[in-house]
Parts: sequence; structure tokens; C-alpha cells
Amino acid sequence: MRVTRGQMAQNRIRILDAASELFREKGFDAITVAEIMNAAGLTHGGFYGHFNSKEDLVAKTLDHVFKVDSNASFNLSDYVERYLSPLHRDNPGKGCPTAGMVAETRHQSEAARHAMSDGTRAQIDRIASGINGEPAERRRLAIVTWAAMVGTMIIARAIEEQALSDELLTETRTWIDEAVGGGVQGN
Amino acid sequence: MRVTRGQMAQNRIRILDAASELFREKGFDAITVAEIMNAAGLTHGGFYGHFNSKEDLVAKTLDHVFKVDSNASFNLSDYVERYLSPLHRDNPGKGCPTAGMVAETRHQSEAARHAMSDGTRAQIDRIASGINGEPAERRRLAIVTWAAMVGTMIIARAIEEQALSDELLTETRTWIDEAVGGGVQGN
DNA sequence: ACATTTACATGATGATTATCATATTTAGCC
DNA sequence: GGCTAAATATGATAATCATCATGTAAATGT
Repeated sequence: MRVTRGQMAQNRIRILDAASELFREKGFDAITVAEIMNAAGLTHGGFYGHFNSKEDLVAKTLDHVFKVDSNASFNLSDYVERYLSPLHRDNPGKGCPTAGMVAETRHQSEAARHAMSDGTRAQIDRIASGINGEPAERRRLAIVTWAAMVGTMIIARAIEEQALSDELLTETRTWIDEAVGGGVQGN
Repeated sequence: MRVTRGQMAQNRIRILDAASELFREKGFDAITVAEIMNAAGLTHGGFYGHFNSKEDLVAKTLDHVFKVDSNASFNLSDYVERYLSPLHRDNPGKGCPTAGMVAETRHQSEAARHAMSDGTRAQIDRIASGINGEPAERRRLAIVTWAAMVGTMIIARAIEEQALSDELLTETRTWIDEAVGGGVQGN
């Protein structure tokens, strides 16, 4: 049955939101088009009215999730504390799109990798804006901080030994506090 | 046709080596059992004489690759320089097993995640052994260094924009040189 | 109001792929 | 040297899934 223009636009968002969460949670390959549509409250057939292919959806999902992400207010210390937490580690579906999807993005379309470029650049700029010092130093520290956060989260999620996983989170957080804490701007 | 005990053992290694390279290159899901067996010079049917399932192979491959890895001689500065290079970024199949497989390991069996734990712990110890200072500080810096290396490589491989990708490699390398360079032991 | 288009549902289809069944050959043991 | 079991090859099978085909109802424009 046909629906309103507005309803259709809303459905599209619901699909993107569902895809975003499911992809972060289980990965692009493990999630089926039908599962995404179901999570969005629709059936699989309608999918191709919204997207050209699953590949297309992946790219659009990355665009979408980085757009949403950029609207949040940002305080570096708070962000790092929430990021490097067991809660975040244990809930990838609601968590950082980069930590959840970067690695798989390597095998995706150019459009998807382009979206990841944009998300990465924006994130580095955002982190750099929370650091004091010379521009070049701020940028370098922002890159290392972001890489360490993402790397720590991905490793922490992959390993079985919880004590080690916890330690990675704690130690990286402590290091960032020290390296960047003195340079944090604002409160 | 039946083969020698020795030949069979060698075939097993060939399967593990092939799996190791293909998994790093394309990911666990994208590679089929048949492809691995072909790369090992065998056909798909023989697979189940060596492993119980593909899931089993994934775990055994991680065990195998971290075992091989641990035999290499180790100098931190050289290692970091080779690691954070475009050559390494562009050849994941021959590259770091962690960078190539950690993210996907989250969705694998407990045995696989256990192997990843062991590999991670060994790697952190190895890096820490290349740093000077108090034990706790060495360990923390080793964790951050490793997380930043892995994170940088995963992101650098995922993004489309080469200039940004190159920059990530360079900046993380520069940071490690500064942070750890003064603390490097030996030559 | 009507005609038409469209958004979505239901129900194929064809490809892929892990795993199993069976055949074949020969190593390992007597 | 011959027997037996093992290692691999060849050839199913059954499930999964992206995508397509078609139906249906209601929204949109006149």
C-alpha cells in the first residue's frame, strides 16, 4: 500500500537508522536486507524503492550516521571518558560508527570509503579543537588520540579476556587524560 | 588419494598459511573454504579431514599466525617504521594479523577471541620491552602505542582519500618516534 | 471523484557456499 | 606383497540471501 511522501521519507530514515545500528552491531555481511527492513517495520520487498542495492545502502548509511554524529555537542574529556568505557565496548550497536564499521569499510564501495574519509576528517578536526597548542601539534595529537581510541575499542571488543580488555580501556584513557588533559580547552 | 603423514602435516600448514593470508586480505566471511583449499593446492572436500568447520579454521588460523609472528626478531623503531608505511597499508594479506583480523574477530568463536587475547598480550609485552622507564609507564605507553598503530592502520586502509590516509601514517609514526624514541632500548 | 502513479507487500529465482556422501588411491602395517 | 584405513577428490545437498516480478491499495494531481 502506498504511503504519504512524508511517511516515505520517514521510512527511509527508519531504514537508515536500523541499518546503522545493525551494521555496527553485527557487521555489513552478517546483516541481511530483510533483517534491516524488519527492524524498520517494513518488509524486504520495499527495500529497492529506497536504495539501489545493499552496497548502496552501506554507503548511504555511513553518510547518514556521520551526519547525525556531527550534531552532538562536544567536550573532549567527557567524550573520551564515555568512549573508553565498558558500556560503550559492550554496546557497539549504539556506539561509535567508526569503531563499529571502519574495518569492514575497507571492503566496501568507493562511496562508502568516501563517507568514511569525511567522517574521519571531521572527527580529527573535532578532537583537535579540544586540544591546546600549535596547530600542527594539535592535529598530530588529535590523530594519535583518535587512532588510539578506535584501536583500543576494536581490540577491547575482540579479545576474550576481560581483564585485559578492561585494562586497555583504562590505560588508554589515563594516557589521553595526561597527554591531552593539560591541553583541553574550555571546561 | 592418500598422502604421507609428513605430507598431510605440510598440507595442514599450507591450509593455515593460505587461510591466514586470504583472511587478512578479504576477511573471514568473504573467503570461502574452497578458495582457501585451492590456494593451498587442494580441493574443498579434503577440508573436513583437517578442521571441524570454517569456524574452527578461523580459530586455528589465529593461533597459527600469532605463533609464527612471535618468532620474528624485534626492534621497536624498525617495526614501527615498517608498520606505519603505505606498503603495509596496501598489502594487508602479507601484513599484521591484528590489523587485518581484529575487528572481525569480535564476531567469531570464543576460541578465536582467545587466540586474539594471547596475540594482543604478547604484542603489548614485546612493545613494552622496547621502551624505557617504570614498568607501569612502559606498559601504558605500549598499550597506547599498539592501539594507535592498529587504529591508524585500520582507518588508513578504510578511507578513500589517500592524502589523509598518508597523513595518518606519518603523524602517528612521528608521534611514536617522539614519545617512545627517547625511551627505546638497544639500537 | 477519477485516473494514475507509487510505495510497499508477497512470493519467486538464481547464485553462492558450508557441509556431507561417496569414490579413489595409496600409505602404513602385518 | 597384500590388506586396511586414511587422505583427498568429486559430486551432491540444503540453506541462505540479494534481487526481481507481480499484486494491491492508497496517495496525488486534475
